[in-house]
Amino acid sequence: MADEGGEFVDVLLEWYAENGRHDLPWRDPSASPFEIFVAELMLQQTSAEQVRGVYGEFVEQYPTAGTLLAAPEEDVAKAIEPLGLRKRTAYFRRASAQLLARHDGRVPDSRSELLNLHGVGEYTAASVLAHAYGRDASAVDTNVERVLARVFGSESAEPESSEMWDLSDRLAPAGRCDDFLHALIDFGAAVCTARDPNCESCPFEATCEY
DNA sequence: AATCCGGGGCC
DNA sequence: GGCCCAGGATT
Repeated sequence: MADEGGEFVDVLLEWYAENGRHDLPWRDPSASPFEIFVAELMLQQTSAEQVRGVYGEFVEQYPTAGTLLAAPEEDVAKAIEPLGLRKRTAYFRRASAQLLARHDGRVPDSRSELLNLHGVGEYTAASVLAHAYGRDASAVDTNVERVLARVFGSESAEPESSEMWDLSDRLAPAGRCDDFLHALIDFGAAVCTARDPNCESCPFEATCEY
């Protein structure tokens, strides 16, 4: 099992190197923790291509918590209107206020402090740690959960989310959690899709439980 | 534990 | 017309 898992990681990272979405702006190494934080809030229940359409102008106008909070609320709302979920305007404003009040306007690098920000749950907190600070923090969204459940099979028909978090923790290669998570997400979005998965071009077709 | 949010893309 | 999307807040 552990051996199979190691091979899975190697093949997945190889797939990612060739087929990953390496041009997404919030994955650029120059992206600041706040810019990555902004991307994580935008990506909640929202496709990456949708976010790409508004992200660049948004972080250019609001590169910090201070600039975002100083902007008129209606301007922020209009900037993210194409993303849906209008309550995200409140997420941005309240979280920015909390960043300024508690963390001198900076994005914290601890799980507990991230969780106390409005709009940040277990997934977003772990994702920020992995992508903004290079931590080995596995973050399992519905996309990753589906991929792992299919490839490794799930004992129960309705797999416990905690099982997938543990599995992801075990699989994540030390020091490369950042790439590993992006690879899982891209693979889930391009090949192991929710409906009508592209199994014929899947490198795990031979051993996949699905 | 269940419900709600939301515009856009794709059946 | 229904389902899905880098989930989380609310009840």
